Amino acid sequence: MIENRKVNPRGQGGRLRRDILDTAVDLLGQASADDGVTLRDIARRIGIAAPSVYSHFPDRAAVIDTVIEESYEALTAATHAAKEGLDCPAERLRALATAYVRFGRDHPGRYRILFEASTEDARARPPAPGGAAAFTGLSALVAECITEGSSTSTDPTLDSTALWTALHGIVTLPRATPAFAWPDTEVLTDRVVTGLAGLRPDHRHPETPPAPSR
Amino acid sequence: MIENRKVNPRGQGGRLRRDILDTAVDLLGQASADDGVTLRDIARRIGIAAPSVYSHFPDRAAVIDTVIEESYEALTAATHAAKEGLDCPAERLRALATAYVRFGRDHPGRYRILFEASTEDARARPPAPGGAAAFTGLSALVAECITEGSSTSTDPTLDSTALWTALHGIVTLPRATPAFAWPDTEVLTDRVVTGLAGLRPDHRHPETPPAPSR
DNA sequence: TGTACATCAGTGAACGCGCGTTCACTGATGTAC
DNA sequence: TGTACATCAGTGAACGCGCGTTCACTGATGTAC
Repeated sequence: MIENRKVNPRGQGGRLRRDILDTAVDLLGQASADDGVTLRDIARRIGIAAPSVYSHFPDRAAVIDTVIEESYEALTAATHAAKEGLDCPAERLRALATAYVRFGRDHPGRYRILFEASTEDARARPPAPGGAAAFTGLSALVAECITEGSSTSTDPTLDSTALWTALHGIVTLPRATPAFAWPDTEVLTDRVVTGLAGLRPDHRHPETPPAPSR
Repeated sequence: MIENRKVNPRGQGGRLRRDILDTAVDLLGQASADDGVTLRDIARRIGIAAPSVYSHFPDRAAVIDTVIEESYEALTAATHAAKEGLDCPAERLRALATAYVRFGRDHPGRYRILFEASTEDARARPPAPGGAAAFTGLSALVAECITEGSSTSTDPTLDSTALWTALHGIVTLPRATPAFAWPDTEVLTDRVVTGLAGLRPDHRHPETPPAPSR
């Protein structure tokens, strides 16, 4: 709760809209599901009266829907940016996988609302494009790796699906079982990329020194 | 809602206890989080008055806690049973992985409450032993495979962690993104076991004919 | 320069609703005498 | 064999609470004249 909040100056009412969305994302990161975040929770956290939300959104659902849209865009931007400036497809694949996992870890609220929605919620709204998009990026890169010779995969569709699924696990399982002795996230991600995209060990990232064999 | 429900005969009051637990599991499979399942939901579904629950459980949390305990036992039983009667460690590993995924798919309510609890929930209750147990089984089998020569893994701890994480993804991601064109679950599971446990292709299950190379 | 007014950013009180839980109870059935 | 009573399985009404949402409003600030 922010006690020293001032009313925004004229013309800057949109700032509250941003605060509402950011706070919703924040709270979604701590809740178990989107219906665990109430409109009154959001208002309390910002320090405004609950009805003030209605100046910026028609109802609670609109806040959540906007968070979903923004989250999808943010994920797409993060994964696209990760590939920039890398030429080798295997490197690009690793960078994409790492960025995907990092996004999920750094933005648990955004990731959860994209990929951990309940069955009911998923049925109520159009099929999230996030899934297809995340997969398409991976799939294309695995195919590139095969062409280039850095992957021995014979079924890029199956393998990139397996990889996506595993990355999802890396994002979500440690949050659910924090007591477990989790290895370093990058190491785990790398293991999964190598094992599922069929990457040859000799095509590792040049800056990564080869791990001692024992 | 069951309209033709009769009051249980004397001495059989425990039947309602069972009904409450089973209904809670059912509803948990459809909800996004355990707080999405209310005590009144459970009572309505069974066809009893809400206060009747208090004859069998001290409060709502006790119902959920009992479901968690039972779910952990059910998962342990399912995975242990899957390994019975198989001698080859690689076969046992595949059977365990398949059973784990099947349990998650067939019992979404039970799986969710074990491995998709929110941060808050996870903090409020003792660390679930389910995680460690699921991992220990996998880890021991990967180690056996290495000893026997059917796995080329050099880091069984990392590899079985990666495998567990991927299996978790196989259980959870398709439920969240049902619109995606998911491959057959067993094929996906097999791909992940092979890729992450470092199994040699020549140690495949004898009853599985070798896949055509293209 | 002063002033009336429009506009903006947000509030306080109230609503109907479903929730978990408490309380005193009811009706059927077994049991002691 | 009859009957008073204890026990069991479950109910209906009510509580305080937090929720999403509606409504009429307030106080500050810019603007037209």
